[in-house]
Amino acid sequence: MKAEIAVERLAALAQESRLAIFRCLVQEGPDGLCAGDIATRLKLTPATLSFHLKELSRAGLLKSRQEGRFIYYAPDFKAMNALLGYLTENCCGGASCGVGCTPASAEAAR
Amino acid sequence: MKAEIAVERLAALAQESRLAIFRCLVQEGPDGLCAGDIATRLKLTPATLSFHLKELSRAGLLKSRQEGRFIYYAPDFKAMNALLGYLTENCCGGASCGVGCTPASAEAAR
DNA sequence: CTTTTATTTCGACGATTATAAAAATATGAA
DNA sequence: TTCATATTTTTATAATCGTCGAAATAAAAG
Repeated sequence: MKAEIAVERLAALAQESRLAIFRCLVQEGPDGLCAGDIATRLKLTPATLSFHLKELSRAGLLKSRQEGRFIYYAPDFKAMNALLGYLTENCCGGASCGVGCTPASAEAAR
Repeated sequence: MKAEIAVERLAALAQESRLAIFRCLVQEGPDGLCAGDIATRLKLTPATLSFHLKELSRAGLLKSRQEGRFIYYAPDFKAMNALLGYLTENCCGGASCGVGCTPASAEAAR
């Protein structure tokens, strides 16, 4: 992955509302949620939500599909995984990183 | 890790110059580099570099130590690892994530 | 066709960010 | 002390960002 793309994806996630949206969608799984439900859960106005969904999509972190009047959004796990791989390399890829090459355990992350 | 902190760290890394600084420091290892050397390598003016170093430090991603007139900066691998753990949970923690819970291999990340 | 519902786009606003020249601070050398 | 070097802080400016009301678009229902 190019640094540019990593920056783009990091920037997409580096915002409270957007990280909340992404986490919400990850919890929900591959089927995703329609925009309205996300807006209700996170208490975002439609305009604001749409702005953030576009931002996450532009970064390649979301997939979307239309079903009638509803548009369902779901995480692009592959893209997120590629980002994690990039970060792992850039955190632990150096020969002198003493922490090891696997991300912290779930405990450490909480 | 709280979402707030994750956002702060993601934001710190979500900028071309700062990601380059961090990657440069990771490559260099725990001993770090002094500000001047970073500025030379990445061709940043002292003021701009200082701004970014402060930003990365504020997010807890850098450690620094003074040696004479020089200030050496090095990555805080533990902090970065905690961030990776947080993201891993939020990418693969959902029951329905089909990609598995380890970040992509080094190949996929390139 | 008209109405209702879901979502996006537009327009405006204040807030934050990235940059860098210039001044200030701090440390070591002469 | 005086000078030179390393880094930060200050100040200013242009650009980007997050938010939301209002209008526009799209799709289904009556």
